[in-house]
Amino acid sequence: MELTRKGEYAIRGIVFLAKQPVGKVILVSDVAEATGVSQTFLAKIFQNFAKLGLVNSFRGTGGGFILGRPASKITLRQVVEAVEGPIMPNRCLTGEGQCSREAECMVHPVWRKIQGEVGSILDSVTLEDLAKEKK
Amino acid sequence: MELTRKGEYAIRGIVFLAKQPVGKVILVSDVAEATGVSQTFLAKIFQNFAKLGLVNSFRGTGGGFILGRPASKITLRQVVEAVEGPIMPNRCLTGEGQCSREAECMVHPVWRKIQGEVGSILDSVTLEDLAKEKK
DNA sequence: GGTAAAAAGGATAAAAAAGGTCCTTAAAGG
DNA sequence: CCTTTAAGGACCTTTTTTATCCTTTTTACC
Repeated sequence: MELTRKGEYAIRGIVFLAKQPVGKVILVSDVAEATGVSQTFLAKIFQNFAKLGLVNSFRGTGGGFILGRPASKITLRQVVEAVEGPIMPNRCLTGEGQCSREAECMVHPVWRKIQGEVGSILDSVTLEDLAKEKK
Repeated sequence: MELTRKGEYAIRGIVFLAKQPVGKVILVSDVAEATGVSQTFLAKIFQNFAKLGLVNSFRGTGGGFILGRPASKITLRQVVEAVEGPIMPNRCLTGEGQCSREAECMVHPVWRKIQGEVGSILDSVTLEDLAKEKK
């Protein structure tokens, strides 16, 4: 029931990107330094983001990363799920018919409710919100 | 963000207890068999429950386990926290001043909200609810 | 075309957590 | 004092997390 470091680094990293001037390409090494995360590890995380279109990447000289769409269109849920996989409080919510006890299980609906709540909280927060300075 | 097996076994085990006639002492071996969980592993979980008063234990011949209080007074949260520790979506919620970034961190309040929501959902479900047969 | 700068991708490895077993000790009943 | 049953501690295996390193690909610039 806990975010891993990877998830935390992911958030720190992409929030840092979101704080940059729109259109400015940022090196992963700069993000690493600014967030205090190992560069190689962060690079993996950003690769992940790139595959999902959360960021765009450019190779070679002058390369780096940039948000894949406006900060207001990237939710915290998308960021977290990009590296941690789907919000899934219990294994038995994985898929249809996965859990053989589903029919009788009274706990099932509770997990589903938690899944829904957590999901909608994370859906409601965008990178735009997170990039603001705390007043 | 996922319940471990230990947590799942804990729930299965104590719900089984809650389904028994009030006052009936149950062997851990019976619970293990009924729930399909290794007996030694489940025994550890029940030791944990006993320390917290969720169950009462009796040693020796005729011994076993019994709920420590009425099923309606044991919440799912208490069960989960007994084996998984406190609901804690992010490390930085651990204690006061633990997270050095708290002052500026915009993500903090989100985790706190999730923590609150998940907590209150789990608080609202008791073993009495879980012991009912699904209609 | 050559070279330097970056990210992509794969292989590997150490550390931590999860998942579980086994053995001895303590308590209780007959 | 023997059997039953939980308590407690030590130990072990597997999986997941948390990385690191090396090679390859892409790109820009000279």
